[in-house]
Amino acid sequence: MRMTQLFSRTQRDAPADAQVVSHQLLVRAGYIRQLAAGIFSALPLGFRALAKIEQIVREEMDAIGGQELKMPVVNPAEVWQETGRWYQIGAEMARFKDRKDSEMVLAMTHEEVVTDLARQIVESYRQLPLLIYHLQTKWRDDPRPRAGLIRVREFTMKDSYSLDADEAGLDAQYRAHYQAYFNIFHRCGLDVIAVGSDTGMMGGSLAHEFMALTPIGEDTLLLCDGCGYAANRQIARFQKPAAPAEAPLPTERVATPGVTTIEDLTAFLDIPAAKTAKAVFVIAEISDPTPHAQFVFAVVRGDMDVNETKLANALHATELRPATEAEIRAIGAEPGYGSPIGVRDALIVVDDAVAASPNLVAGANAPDAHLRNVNCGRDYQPDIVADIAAAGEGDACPQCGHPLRAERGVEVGNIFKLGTRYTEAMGATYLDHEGKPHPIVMGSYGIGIGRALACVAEAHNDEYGLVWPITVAPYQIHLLTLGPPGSDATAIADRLYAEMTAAGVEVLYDDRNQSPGVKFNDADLIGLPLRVTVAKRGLKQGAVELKRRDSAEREFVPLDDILPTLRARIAEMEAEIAATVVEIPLEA
RNA sequence: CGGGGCAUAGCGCAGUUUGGUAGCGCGCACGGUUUGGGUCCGUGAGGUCUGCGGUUCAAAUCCGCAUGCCCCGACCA
Repeated sequence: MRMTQLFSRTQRDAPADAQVVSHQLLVRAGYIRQLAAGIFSALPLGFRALAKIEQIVREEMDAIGGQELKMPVVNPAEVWQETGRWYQIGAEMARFKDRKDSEMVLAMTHEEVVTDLARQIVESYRQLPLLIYHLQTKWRDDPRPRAGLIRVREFTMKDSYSLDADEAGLDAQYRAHYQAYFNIFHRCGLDVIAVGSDTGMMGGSLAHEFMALTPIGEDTLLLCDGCGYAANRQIARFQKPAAPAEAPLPTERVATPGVTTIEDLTAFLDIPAAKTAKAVFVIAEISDPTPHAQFVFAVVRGDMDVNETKLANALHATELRPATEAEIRAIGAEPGYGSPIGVRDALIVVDDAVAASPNLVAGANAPDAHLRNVNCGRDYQPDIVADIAAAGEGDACPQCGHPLRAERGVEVGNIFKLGTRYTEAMGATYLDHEGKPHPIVMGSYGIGIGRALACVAEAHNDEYGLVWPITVAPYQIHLLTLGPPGSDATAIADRLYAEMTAAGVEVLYDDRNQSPGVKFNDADLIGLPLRVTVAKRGLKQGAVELKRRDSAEREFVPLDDILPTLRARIAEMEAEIAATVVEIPLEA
């Protein structure tokens, strides 16, 4: 492609809106343009880079038996009603009516459609296992798009769905994806880790997220350098410091005027936070058996915090929100002085560490008073005892006790064991060899293509611009002529461009009548892996300059050798990436 | 949804406090110059100042309402 014809332009300044490096560089270098919040166009350069990632995804999916197809973006409401997600999902899913007044949705994922296809096509265990996938536009009306392509509302996702006769089959396909995902991201030059994750709205029994580690990431991950334990903070477990064994003492009321926080309380009574109980009041939306709002009184030890995801999971709640002061008083509690003793119409959820800690200080459900020696089970009966405490940096690894390390990450992919959640709801069954029907066992696996591109850009850049891995770069070669139109240099560059193109090398040719500085700067900004400069300086010796974008070294290559040399360099760079594609075993 | 910020040429910004004919840099067009790191000189095009309403002789500027975008939080496969 000649730059004089490329539908693009570079910019010296990034738009003021762009905060993160990947966003700034992708816009400045002419890869993307924003149309609205979380809605972007990919310009030809960006489109080519996305296509490179998509091709890698296809190859790895095909390698584990995937069959590509395409499912529609617009779905009738019925299938979403069949699985219940029509009712569970809120404003994030776009809904509209067609001209006949039928309810339609823009699919934000495709379990429903897959399941509908499966119940039409799959009849026998002989047809299983199956793996189907597609690359499709998704619309999710995220309340807060941000960071360029990192978090958008419209995006392309690869989603695959495994169909199996049993758990063992699902497990095999899950493991195959686990490795395929590492292959995909490594081939894109992205260093990722897999962490255990919440299953969220997808339901299901096991899930991993593939996280690109970066300080701009929105998820907090807890990692163990001792044993390799890795989990999203949402579900991360940890070893809770044990409470000293003590015989339960009689409860005793103590005046604590103006003491409403754990910090105040520990100072006022001169006790460690681990000897206190912290009350958190939330209203949970619970849909089972019938949708209702439930007041929840959650208790963790004062040295810990509530993890809302864990709490919601313990409750099987679809939504949590903080309770208002009026709601807190309505159950007989007092904000700042809450105690599980004597409250009414509240579901009491107690962290397991609280249940195991004797003689805690809790509120007295009255202003300016606390109770000493509160004991779970003796003084109040919990409705649920579960792990609802949040793990944080420095907490002990649940597996080996080593202190956990916190990192930020961007979720570029995820894999879920769905089981029969959708196939049962929609009646997608197969017949076993005895002719008995069983629901198909399903898995679902996603990769955000644009987000992956942004993460690659975020990880591969320097002060001058992008530095693409050769596997993702929109072109392999940036060819520059430093001569004006009609010069020898340009005539030779024209010839090289034709030869490279004919040889199947992907080349972007800067044939513009611009000064050398402009061309070099744009080449650095656009970030193609190899740069070939045709100019008088080299031509005097019959050579052109060759430079890797990721290195300061330059070499002069005789004109006759440039094509084979380029091929060798491309192979070299591809080999460098290939060396990062390694086996990562799935533990457990 | 809560809190904060911004909106003037393609991009970055000044002008708003104190109302008086809309500016700068980059980019763009044309002419010349230059060709190994954003050359230099000249000429020029480009604006419903986010929108609607109000105050005023007069509004980018003051007031009100709306919209859009960004950031923090809530939210989120």
